[in-house]
Amino acid sequence: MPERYYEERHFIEDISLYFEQMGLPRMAGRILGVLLIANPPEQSMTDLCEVLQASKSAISTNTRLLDEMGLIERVPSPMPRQVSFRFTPGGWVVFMRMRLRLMASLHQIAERGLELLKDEDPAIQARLQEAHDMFSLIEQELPALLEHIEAERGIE
Amino acid sequence: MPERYYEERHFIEDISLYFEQMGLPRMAGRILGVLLIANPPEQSMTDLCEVLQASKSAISTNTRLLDEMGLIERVPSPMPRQVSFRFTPGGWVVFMRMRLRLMASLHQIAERGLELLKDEDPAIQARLQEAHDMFSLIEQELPALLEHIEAERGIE
DNA sequence: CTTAACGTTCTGTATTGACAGAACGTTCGC
DNA sequence: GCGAACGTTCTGTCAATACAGAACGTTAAG
Repeated sequence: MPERYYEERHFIEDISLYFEQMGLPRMAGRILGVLLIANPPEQSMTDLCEVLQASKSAISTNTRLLDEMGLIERVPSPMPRQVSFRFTPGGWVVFMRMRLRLMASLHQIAERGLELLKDEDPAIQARLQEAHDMFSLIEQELPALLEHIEAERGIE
Repeated sequence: MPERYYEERHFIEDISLYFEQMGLPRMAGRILGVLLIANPPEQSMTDLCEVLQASKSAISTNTRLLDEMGLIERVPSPMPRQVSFRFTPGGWVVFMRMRLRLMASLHQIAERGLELLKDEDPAIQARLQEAHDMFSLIEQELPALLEHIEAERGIE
């Protein structure tokens, strides 16, 4: 009874939906899903094509994306002329950093907005001041937060 | 010299691109952009239609979205039979909470993945364990972080 | 050197999503 | 009560995106 198969597919699809929510291509999520539960952790492009029933181009494009995001990395393959991928140890912290940076980028936008309202009443500026202060705070405390997380990771 | 006009448009477009990066509709970003710099802060649907040169349906749909996200709120309008919107004071914290929750929802997915790997070697489980631990930590520390932020906001 | 397999990139296509316009129900003025 | 304006929702259309397939360059085996 290969129920396990369906559970794996379900897991993979969950990650793909998660990626969609984040505004990222679903296929990238699927690849990551496979690389999160695969045994062994290293999987070649051909493997991924087969498991996901997807084209080489889709796999190539999205592995590159995941690689640039730091979530997966290329590792030497036992097979010649083949590239293998695996989930990057510590990759979640990199991902988290990237997403938080993206979120905090509103900081700059708020600053430019405040410039627009510089002659207005402070009560009018409050909305943007709030944004500016909050996202500045995040950017400021980001390193400490991530160090904290990485420390936790190091212990285990 | 209406240079200000172009700067405002640019600001609005920046927010829309920010929204796109977050996987949200650009029009919602534009509406938010207007409500962040408008004077007075309250703007009716008709106003928004005119400023953004957009249809009623687009405005209606996306104001509802922003309302559900807690970023804007409906306020009584001086005009009868008209609804006005304004940026919700403290709305950024609500937004932040929502985005972090979304990000941390990977926590549940990781748990289900770990269930799949329960008979495997711990080294194999490490990838998902890392995800689980990290996003659990975020969920756990989220309230404290947001309280911190809201406290900062209260002072000013 | 030839050939086959691998990976990337380009191009075409299908699907998704965003928006405009139309139709509908609702509320207020007259 | 009648008509007009407002807001929501539905439907159609257009554009953007994701993916498959093809063409290309590259590398290694024979």
